[in-house]
Amino acid sequence: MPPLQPLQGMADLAGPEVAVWQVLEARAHDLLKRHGYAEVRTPILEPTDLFARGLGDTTDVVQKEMYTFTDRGGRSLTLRPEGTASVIRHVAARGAEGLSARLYYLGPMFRSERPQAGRRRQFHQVGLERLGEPDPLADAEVIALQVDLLADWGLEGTRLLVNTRGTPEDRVAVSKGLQVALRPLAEALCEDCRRRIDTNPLRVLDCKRPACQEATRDVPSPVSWMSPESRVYFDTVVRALGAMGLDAEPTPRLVRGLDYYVHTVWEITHPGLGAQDAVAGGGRYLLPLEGKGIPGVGFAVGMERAVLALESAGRLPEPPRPPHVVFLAGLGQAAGLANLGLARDLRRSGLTVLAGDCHRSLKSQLKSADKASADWALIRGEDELARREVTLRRLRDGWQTTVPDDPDAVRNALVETNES
RNA sequence: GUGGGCGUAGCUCAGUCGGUUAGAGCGCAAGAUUGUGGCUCUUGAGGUCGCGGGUUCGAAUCCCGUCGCUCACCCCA
Repeated sequence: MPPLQPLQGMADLAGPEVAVWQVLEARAHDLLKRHGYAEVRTPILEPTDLFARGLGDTTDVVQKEMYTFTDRGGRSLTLRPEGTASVIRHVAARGAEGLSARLYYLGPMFRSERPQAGRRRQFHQVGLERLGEPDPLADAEVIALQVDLLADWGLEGTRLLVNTRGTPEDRVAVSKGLQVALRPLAEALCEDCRRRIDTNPLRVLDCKRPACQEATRDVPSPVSWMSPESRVYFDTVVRALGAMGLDAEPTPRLVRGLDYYVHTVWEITHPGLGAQDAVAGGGRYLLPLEGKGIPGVGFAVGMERAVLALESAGRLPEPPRPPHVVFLAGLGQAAGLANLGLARDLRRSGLTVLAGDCHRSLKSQLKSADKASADWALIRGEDELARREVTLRRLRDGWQTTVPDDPDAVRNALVETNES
């Protein structure tokens, strides 16, 4: 049987849903540009190395979630699982000038995971990267921008969770410290957590089992193993957010899966999303490329999740309706032909012009006009053809008149009937 | 990758102690109105009951397999 549906975890986006996405995307373009960010469109396909080195060899994304294949030249290519690495590659290639760039992007990402609510294999993100400026105030500004973007979309009831991962050195210290603190508790922990003590001790603190939460209650916060500088950095971010009126919740358990993050990481959650409740996330990073660490801070917003959250809150945007929609109804081939020309003229003057099937009855064509919520119908049958005119019907109330078959005359008549 | 739930008309779903021709609402089409929409009424089209196999006189219904969807784990947007 031929595959009539997209691949698992991928979907056609069509109908009214597309209109919603277009609204959100348009608002994102507008808002981000007003904040001084410029769009960058990087390839969807990249050398596998870009991600493997950028995100970290041991991350779940790289180890088991990438769509990777070998091309005809024997090179290993990967469908991008996230946007940051490509943007960094882009700016790194243009030297010092690029290193203070503010760029945003928007588009599909691919991860080969099992789909569930709010998780697709092809999903879409709008994200941005602010390079340079290793300053906590930059982190706060980017976080605030992300909050503002979601608010601009109409999303309410979000929570802002923030945490710090410290520096790479801090992370080693935290891991060691946590392992020492957790080992004595191993007996009380679940099987998964006992394994996590070695593989990912931070994760133990985030276990959902009540028994594990209880057992780790007195384990010190990870930040207690970090350097004073890192703690100050994080405090400054939190204070700056507070000064901007944002209620940031320090969340020591918040872990991000990509290796490149340093210092600030955050997530914005929404209760309408189910298990995958993060609608957006981000962090400061030091992305290794060409032997250098490139500093930046960035975020990504999940389009699908944003739409889900808006939907659950009943806050989906209303796509704007074209202000003036004209429907051309024709009876027979000759009328249909004449309508083709009139339609072009009217469209050139900025009107939205739809047309019916001239081989179908007037009744069914008017039905279509109604369904398309057109404002006017222009009717052309044998009578109108003979008299070189068209019948203009105002669909709102059924009032109608005839006008000469001339684009200017029609346009003027439309304006007049609209005002009367 | 692992586990649970679900696959019946274009859509949302009834129908399963196995038993005539598988139903409804919405949508779609035609008509009631010689060339006039929305409301109403009438009529109609549309189904390999996901697919394959098995049990049975007989399967949408029971069994096995498979594909797909969905939710959750892991992890992330």
